[in-house]
Amino acid sequence: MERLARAVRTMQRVPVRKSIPRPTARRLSLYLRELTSRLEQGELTVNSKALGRTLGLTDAQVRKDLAIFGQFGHPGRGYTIAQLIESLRRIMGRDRNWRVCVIGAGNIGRALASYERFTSEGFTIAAIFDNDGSLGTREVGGLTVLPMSKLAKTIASERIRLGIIAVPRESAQQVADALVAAGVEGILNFAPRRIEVREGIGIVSVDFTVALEQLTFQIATGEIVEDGKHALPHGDASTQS
Amino acid sequence: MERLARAVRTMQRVPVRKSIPRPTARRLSLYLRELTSRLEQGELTVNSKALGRTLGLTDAQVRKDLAIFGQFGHPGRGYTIAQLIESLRRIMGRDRNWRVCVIGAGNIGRALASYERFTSEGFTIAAIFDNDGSLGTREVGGLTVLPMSKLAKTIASERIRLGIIAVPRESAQQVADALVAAGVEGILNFAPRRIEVREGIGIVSVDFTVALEQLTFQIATGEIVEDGKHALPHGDASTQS
DNA sequence: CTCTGTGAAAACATTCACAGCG
DNA sequence: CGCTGTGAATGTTTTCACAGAG
Repeated sequence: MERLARAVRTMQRVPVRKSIPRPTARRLSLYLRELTSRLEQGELTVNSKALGRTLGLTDAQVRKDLAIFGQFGHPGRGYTIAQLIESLRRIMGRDRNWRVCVIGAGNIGRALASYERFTSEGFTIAAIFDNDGSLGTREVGGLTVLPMSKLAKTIASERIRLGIIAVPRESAQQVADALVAAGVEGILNFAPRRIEVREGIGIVSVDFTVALEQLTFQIATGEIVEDGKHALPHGDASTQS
Repeated sequence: MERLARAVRTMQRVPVRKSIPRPTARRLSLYLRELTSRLEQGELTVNSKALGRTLGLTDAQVRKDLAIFGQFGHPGRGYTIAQLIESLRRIMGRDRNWRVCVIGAGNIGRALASYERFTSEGFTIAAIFDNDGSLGTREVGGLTVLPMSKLAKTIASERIRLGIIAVPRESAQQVADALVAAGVEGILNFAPRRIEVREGIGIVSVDFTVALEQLTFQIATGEIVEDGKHALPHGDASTQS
């Protein structure tokens, strides 16, 4: 834990042996989001109780999650927000910029390619691809839509590491294969099917229909959600179809 | 179990006392999606092993999940796909059409309002709202963008039961409050913050940045994902910020 | 005092393994 | 046989509760 904590503070490729509990991984993103928001509000410190409350978690949960990576808190005082953000960003691999491409220039692909929060959070959309010349837009958010034939070369030349799949279900797996072959390290999939990737490639899926259906399920069963936990953001790591 | 099974087969408001395990709720959506796809391929039956394999789950897991609602399988034979789909749709509240509205006519809101799969899956986008007159599009997928002032009346007159929030973070909670006040039963939230709703209202959140971050986390930690489970679709019921 | 980090206990979820149905 | 449904065993995650730091 000591070694790990130091590694986290000073390094990049954290050699996490004790695989992080999957639910914790999801929550780390929420902590980071909430902390950033609090820092913007001018808050300097926060304790596990307050952080937990705004996220619908217990204080113990918050402390357990954060303690996995080392000692970030100050007993009697809480956590220094700026410090914790920095640590979390490093842990999540967010301490540097990631170059991303979008495949599919339909409604969803275009919306994602011009999603401003990606940019402000350090994700650069470096290219967008589509094979269908019939799509009105040939330009999206300042990027020219490239044909799929340029995928491999562009991913290499633009040093793209992540791909976002926004193509119809039928071609999604094929696009995923092309992305992996071209060297991306992770895929965010919006097509409504499970994508298979080889060991070592990251995959997260978001299915809008599944999301809506989780809602109708909650309603049909008369709200199963007991505590304050509700549903988490789709498409997370805990997340795949 | 007998009572429940019959209730499921013949009724609507299933009085599920034994709260469904949250992970199971997520997986039910995946079963339904996969089964529908198999039915379209012309398959008539499937067994737990095969279903599990394509979803990255064990056969025991699949059987446990499905057995919660009654006896759907035929020993020695497997499950009749059409039958199972019908049961699952009922359980998920998908056996009838849901009327939905979208708030926010920016890139994301417009993409969601014209997402064809919603329509084909039985979700009708009945209205789209936005307050910003400066947005180019005054019409989206055949719908006129209405001002927020018409929210309450339209939700009532159009019998809208679900709302999709696609507005900036700053106004998301306020929009959620307006939706609940107007009578919606559930909210699918795309704004990057946690939304508070009163007991009894369904909530599912999808945060694209969180989704991408789960990906960078997988990569930064050198793939924590041990089994074949990978990440699930974001925005699911297990899912909230 | 306040509030963290953490073992130990409790709750929850998954896998095993097998009786029993067709 | 083949394959479901399910108790019992195992594994994982959450909660409790408290010693100890500041």
